[in-house]
Parts: sequence; C-alpha cells; structure tokens
Amino acid sequence: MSDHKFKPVAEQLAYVRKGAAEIIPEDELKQKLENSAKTGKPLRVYLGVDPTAPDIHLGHTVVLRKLKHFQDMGHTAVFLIGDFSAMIGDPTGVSETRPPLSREQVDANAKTYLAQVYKILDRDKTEVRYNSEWLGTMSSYDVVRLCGHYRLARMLEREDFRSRLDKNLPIAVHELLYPLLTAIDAVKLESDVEIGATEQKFNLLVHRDIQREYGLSGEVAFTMPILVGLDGERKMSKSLGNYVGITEAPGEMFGKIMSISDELMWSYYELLTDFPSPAIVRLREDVRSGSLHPMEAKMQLAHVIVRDFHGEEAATQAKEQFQRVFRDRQAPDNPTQFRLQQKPGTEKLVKLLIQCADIPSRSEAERLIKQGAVEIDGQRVNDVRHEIDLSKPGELLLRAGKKKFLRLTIE
RNA sequence: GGACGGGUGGGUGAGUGGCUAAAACCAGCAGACUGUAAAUCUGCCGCUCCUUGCGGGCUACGGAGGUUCGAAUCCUCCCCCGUCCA
Repeated sequence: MSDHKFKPVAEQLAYVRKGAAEIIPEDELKQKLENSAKTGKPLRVYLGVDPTAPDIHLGHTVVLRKLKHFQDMGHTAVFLIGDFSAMIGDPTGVSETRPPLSREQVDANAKTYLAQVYKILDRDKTEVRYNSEWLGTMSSYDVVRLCGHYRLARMLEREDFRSRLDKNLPIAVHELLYPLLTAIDAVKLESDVEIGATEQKFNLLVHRDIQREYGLSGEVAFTMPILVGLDGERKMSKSLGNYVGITEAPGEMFGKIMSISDELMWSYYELLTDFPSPAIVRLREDVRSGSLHPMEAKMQLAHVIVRDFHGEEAATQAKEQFQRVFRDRQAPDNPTQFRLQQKPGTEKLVKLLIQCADIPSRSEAERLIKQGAVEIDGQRVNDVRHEIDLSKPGELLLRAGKKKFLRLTIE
C-alpha cells in the first residue's frame, strides 16, 4: 500500500476541485495531499449518507461523483451508511422534525442504496461502513461526555434552527444531537476529508471541531453545490417531484433531462458529468455564438448521463426515441402495452384511462378529454362519453397528454 | 404549572353563522406557440354518478361531541405547536 503512485499535488487539486462549492480550509487540503504524496499513504475521504429513502436520484450523485474523483486519484473512498443516524433524522434543510425511521426501513433502504451507489463508485476500492457499528453501542455516559464538547449557542447559530425559532416552529431536542453523533463517525473513521452538500456545511464543521476535541488533526470540509431540480428553482428532491431517479428507465431519464432549462444545463454539466471545466466553458461559448444549437448540447448531456447508468446502447436508443416522439411527433415504437380481454359491448374511455394509463381519478380523466389531451390512433377525442368497442379483437394507440402513449390490445 | 397566540385544500394564506368545494398567490396538469427548454397566452386544478347540466350525490377547514333550519365560523372537552412567566 505504501508504494502508491500519486499524481502531482497540483494536478490532483485541479481535478478534485471541479464543481466544488467550498473547501474549508483549502490550504489544509493541499497540505494533506502533499503529506500523502510524501508518505505514500492515501487520504481517507468519506461521504456519509442516511438511507432515508429507498432510491437515490441525480442530486445525490453530485457528492458521490466527488468521492469518486478522490478515488480516481488513488485515495481511499469511504462510503458511510448512516443506518443509526437515519433513525435520528438530519435537521438540515427541513422545516419540521422528521418522523424517525424504523430499523427495518433503514436496513431495506441501505441495501438498495449500495447497489445504486456502485454505478458511480468502484466497488472493489470502496470501504463501506455503517455508523450503527459505533453509535449503536455508545453509553449514555459517552453521549453526555460528547455533548460536553459543544456549546448550545453555537448549535443555535445554524440557519435551520434559527429560522425555525424565528417562525415559531418546533425543534426537538434530539435534533441538536445529530451533528454531534455523526461527528463520532468522523472520529472513528479518522477521516482526512469529508464530502457533503453545501447544506451540510454546519454538520461538517462540527465534525471537524469534535475530531480535534478527540485528538485528531481535523478533517477538511469539502462541500458541493446543491443540484437544482427539473423545475429550475428548488433543490432536487423526491418530495418536490422535480427529480431524476437513477434507476429510472433510459427513455424517462433522457426526457426529463431534456426538459430542464438551457441555463440549468450548465450546472448539470458541471455537477453530473466528468467533463473537465474548460470543455464545458467551450460548449457554452459555442451555444452562445450560435454555432451549436442548445438542444444539441442538451441532448449530449442527456446522452452522457443516461450512459452512466444504463450504458452506451440504451443511451443511444433513448436519444433516438426522443427524436422520434418529440421532434418528429410520432408515437414511440415501443409504447407501453396493455392487454384487455375481449368481451361483448363497450367500455367507457374514461374508465380505460384510469385502468391503463395511470390516471388517478375519473375527474382527472374527464378533464384531460375535455382539454383535448386524449387521442386514439392520432384522432383527438373530445367527448367524455366516448366508448371503446371491446367486442372484437384489435389494437389501438392511446395517447394522454404529451408523454403518455399506450398500445391497447383487445384479445 | 400560569397567561397569551395559533392549527384552513400539495404549499403560503384569506375567510368569524347561509351568497363557501372554500378568495388570492405558488406549485401541478392540459391546450396554443416551440427546441417536450424558457417566456407568453388560454383553460383546468376534492371525489363520484349519470340524462355531461351554470346537473345530482358525497367528502373537506387538528379530533370528538353539542347549539342551530343552516357551522371552517358559536359552545364544551381533548390533541398538537409556539411565545412569555416560573
């Protein structure tokens, strides 16, 4: 292990710095890199994630990709699963106390996380740890001692708590414990660098402080910008519905990325691809000068991202489908299939929409028809009472809105 | 423990006895225009039934009861949140 060959420090810094929001303190990172180059000992870089949901989306991949960058440079990437801290709930960025997760939920989530994480990280080179390993066995004595290392005023300085106090919103006491307990992660892992989104800055700085209280040198806090969601305004999050899940089908993923605004595309290039910064600057210049159509640039982005998760072939196919459906305005050549039993008589189109096309309610289905969003075999249907003949076998292409295509087979 | 303020649809938030499925704004959806971009314009935006009508029924303003011809609005009890005092 000691004969690690590292690239020159300047080169490493440049590579790793891409897209970073803040590196606190930056000269300390340089110092640590120089040290490691000298001793041949890789840095320990970690990213802690609470498995609060079963799936991860592109927003989560920003920090993962950064961890990968350190891995690319030969450092040790530690992926920490906060199976214990998930049961406390991170107060960051939430305006209310999170409902605690059960052990079972956390375990189930942790399992699906890992599989998804390895789409970015190199499985063989990643050290995976769970913080229940040490947090689960702490005594109340340990906790009290830990709390003695931090001051309430400093805790209340953080924006999340302050704004909740201002707005007369509740803060549960255990939420104060979150950054302190996760600091133990940093202590146990003896990390040199911790990666997190900018909203984690407070937590990371507490970790650094506590590490020093426990006799370590103190990690570098490395923050990444928060990925803005598809709406172009708010952070990407599942609850806002403005996200792209990394397990989503290639076509779906491609389409969603195409729907982002032109302006947003550049930060996606920065945070979601391995394109070096100068290349992105050049692309941007080409679009501005008119020599590259923004749609082309966006399609390339979508292609690259889909490729990361589904491979080259699926990405190319997704692109072709996209062009076919939206540029050429044709039905996709593999719309969702739905089979219906042949039976005498007819069925209301409204009912079929609910049954097959994922329309949540009858009112919603009627609304779509009234607004001219529903087509059968390319013919717009305006009558909410429209009936479909189920008495003989056949096939029809149903369209509801811009994106939903459905091939109905009566058999 | 005491005094006070508050809990309304996905969000913000108006509404203090009927005209309120509940203003306004945001988000969302659909149509037009386009590059499924943005911007813009138009419409929709609880559920359900049919004879699709400015139609009928049901559900909804923290919870449970009550007053009333009629309650988000008044009363009682309970739950939850916050502020101040201890």
